[in-house]
Parts: sequence; C-alpha cells; structure tokens
Amino acid sequence: MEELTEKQERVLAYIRDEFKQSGSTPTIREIADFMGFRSPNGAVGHLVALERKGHITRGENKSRSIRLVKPRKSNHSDAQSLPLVGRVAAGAMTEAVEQSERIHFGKIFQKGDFVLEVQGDSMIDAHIESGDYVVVKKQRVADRGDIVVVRDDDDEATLKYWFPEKGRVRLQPANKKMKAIYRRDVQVVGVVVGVVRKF
Amino acid sequence: MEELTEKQERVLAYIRDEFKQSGSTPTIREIADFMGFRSPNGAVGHLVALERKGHITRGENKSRSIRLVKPRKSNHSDAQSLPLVGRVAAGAMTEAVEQSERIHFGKIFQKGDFVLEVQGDSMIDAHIESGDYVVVKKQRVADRGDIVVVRDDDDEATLKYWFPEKGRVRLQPANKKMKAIYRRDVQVVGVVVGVVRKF
DNA sequence: AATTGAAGTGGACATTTGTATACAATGAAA
DNA sequence: TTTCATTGTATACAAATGTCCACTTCAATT
Repeated sequence: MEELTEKQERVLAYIRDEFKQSGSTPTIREIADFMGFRSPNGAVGHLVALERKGHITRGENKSRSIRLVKPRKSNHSDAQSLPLVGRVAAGAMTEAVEQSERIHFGKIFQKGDFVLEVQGDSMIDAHIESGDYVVVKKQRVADRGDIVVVRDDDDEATLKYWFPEKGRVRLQPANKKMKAIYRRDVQVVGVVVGVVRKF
Repeated sequence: MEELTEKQERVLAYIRDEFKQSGSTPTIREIADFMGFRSPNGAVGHLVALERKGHITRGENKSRSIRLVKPRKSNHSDAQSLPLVGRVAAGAMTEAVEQSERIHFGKIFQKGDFVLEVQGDSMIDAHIESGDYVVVKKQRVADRGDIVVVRDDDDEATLKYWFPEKGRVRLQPANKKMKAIYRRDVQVVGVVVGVVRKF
C-alpha cells in the first residue's frame, strides 16, 4: 500500500475511531467537521486518495458506506486457532472431513472474561469435572438455568445452576447427591460460558 | 428482555445479517423493502418495539444509526490468555483468590494439533458431550487409558478409550450402554489432549 | 359490543448525505 | 517556468433517509 500523507492519516484514524466507537463509519460531512473543513468536498479528496491507495472502499450513493480494508495481521501464530478437520462420530458414524474450517478460540472467549479452576464434583452431572477450567463472563444477572458463579454471604464462591423462584433463588448443584441451596440475597459474579479441560 | 413477535424477530435477524455482511445497519427503507412493506413507517413500528424491548438503540436523525444491544457471540477481542483469578470450590469451600496467574490457551494447544467436534454420546461418562470440541494431538501411539481418535477399517473415525490387550486392542466407549470393540489392526490418529465447550 | 395493540398503507416534509462543478493557494517535480 | 498533485473554499443539486400524521385491518381481550 502506498504511504499516506499526514492529513490522510488523520482522516483514516478518525474513520477507524468512529467505527470502533459508534459502530458505523462517519459521513463525509462528519469527517469534514472533524477536520475543520468548511466544505464536504474537502473530505472527499482525502477519501478518494484513501480509496486509491487501498485503505478504504466506498459504496455509491450510500450513506456511511466507507469500509475499512482489513490490514493483515502478520502472525498466524497457530495457538489461537486450530484447524477443525472434522467431527468425530462418537456413536460410530462416518463423517466427511471438512476442509479449511477453523475454530478461533479468541472469539469464543471474550476479553474481560476470566477463568476459574473447578474443584469438587458439584457440577459433575453437567459434565464439568474437578480440575476443569470454566470460563466466566462477568455479569450480575443471569437467565434461568444458567450455570453461574455466585458469591455467598460468607464470601464463598460457588458454581451452581441458577433458578429464580418466588422471593428467592434456588442454587442447584449438578450432582444428584447434593442438595439445592436457597438464598434471598446472593450476588451473581458471572455466568459460565465455556469449559476447558486439559488431559 | 421481553419476547419478540415473529415479525420483530425477522426484522432483528435482518439487521443482524446486514450488519454482519455489509458492516453497517440498514436504513429504515431497506428494512421495509426486505419485509415487503410499501411504507417506511411499516418498519418504524417494529424498530420502536425492538427499542422498547431493549434489543436495539437508535440515534436521532442519523442514518444507519440502529445499534444492536446484544452483539453476536463473537465480539472480536483476541483473548489468547485470560486471567485465572481463583478456583471455585464446587463442594462449598472458600478459596483464596490468587492474583496474576494466567492461563495461556496457546500453551495448552500446540501447533499441529487439531480440533474435532464431537457428535453423539459415546464419551459421555468421560464428561465429553455432543457438541464439545476435542483437541487432538497427532500421534500414532497411545498410552493405555488414553482417549484416542482411531480410524477403523472402514475409514470411520471414532473416539474411544485405548486399552491394549494381548494381540488386540480394546476400544472402550465411555458409555455404559455401549459395548467395547476389539480390533487387531487399528490406526491411531491422535490422542485427545483437551476439551472445549461453548455455552 | 367496545377496546386495545400489532401491523400496515399512503402521503408528506425536513434533514441528512453523497456528489458535482468552479475556483484558488501551495509546494514539489519535470 | 510549467506542470501537477495536494488541500482546500463556496455553492448547488438530487438522492437517500428519518420522521410524522391520518387512516385501515385484524386478532385478541374486556
């Protein structure tokens, strides 16, 4: 890609910021305003240049149709994504091996999530074993049936199914041998969104 | 969140699709067109409802300013490593929250490994569910008791426990309802080294 | 029978927005 | 010097777009 002038760089940065922050790219006039131009055409020149140099594309007669051309990220670094080469028929069926599908773990687990190592068998019926790592999404509310991390009165953190009832909450272990706990005042720390197990 | 009517669901799905595909949310008229309405106002009603029910927000007098409140599951935030903030006492014990430990998924899953999506319940007693992803390390030999991926005579790929016996191998499903298979000539594709489950 | 809410039609209006034309100052390059 | 791209101003137009009002239809509810 060709190099950019200082102004073009600023315009491009602004487009990136706006897209990141607001969710859509700015209009030509918004760009002009930001740059301090008195005419929309001031911005157009830069957009034309940015398009010619391959940094953006533009739709015709469409509002907010500037699109950022994705810059390559050099590192494939095979740790974040692994090839999904097919599916195991645990039953015994044959499956075609599909090509080129990939699983991106970085997309499964969001920024801000955290991990807890599980100890004990209270969620064993949900197939979460002692020693597994659960990925927890921070949130204070949960839907009925979610597996949640709750902080109890005594500052104990536990992993339970979340079942709201009238005036209270039933915290249900996924273990037939264990009894549900009922609480009126519990703080949800987060919801389990994934499980990782190492062998 | 309140439930949506069928139409509202369709509108929301369309907005999601458009955003995913084109990079910005549709205009009111584009929505009306898609739904087959002859008036933009037909779409407005649904947008108002979607906003009231908390699924979208809308900017005032701004083109393409519909915003999805609940973004799709992949909110690109390459989290290769997540903080390990502690351990959940699934039993009910308190645990100190340890700081600054981190889990690097990149170190769990090595280059050259691959992923299989599990279908069926043959490994359910090993707490591997249908829909889970198993991470498989390519190797042709396995230790007794490993969970292996084997390619059978018929080119079937299956997930089983690996138990070598005299002159043959017992391939044991982790499911009491299923019987072991005995083979003299099986090819080990790899050994399961991890499990990942999305909720 | 009367009422309510969802779901539209139809038409209108004011902004927002992309595009275009004419013109100019500046600095670098041929 | 001449040429050319960059970087703008000023103005205008047409299309795209958000908003609004009046009215209708239909099913479910009161």
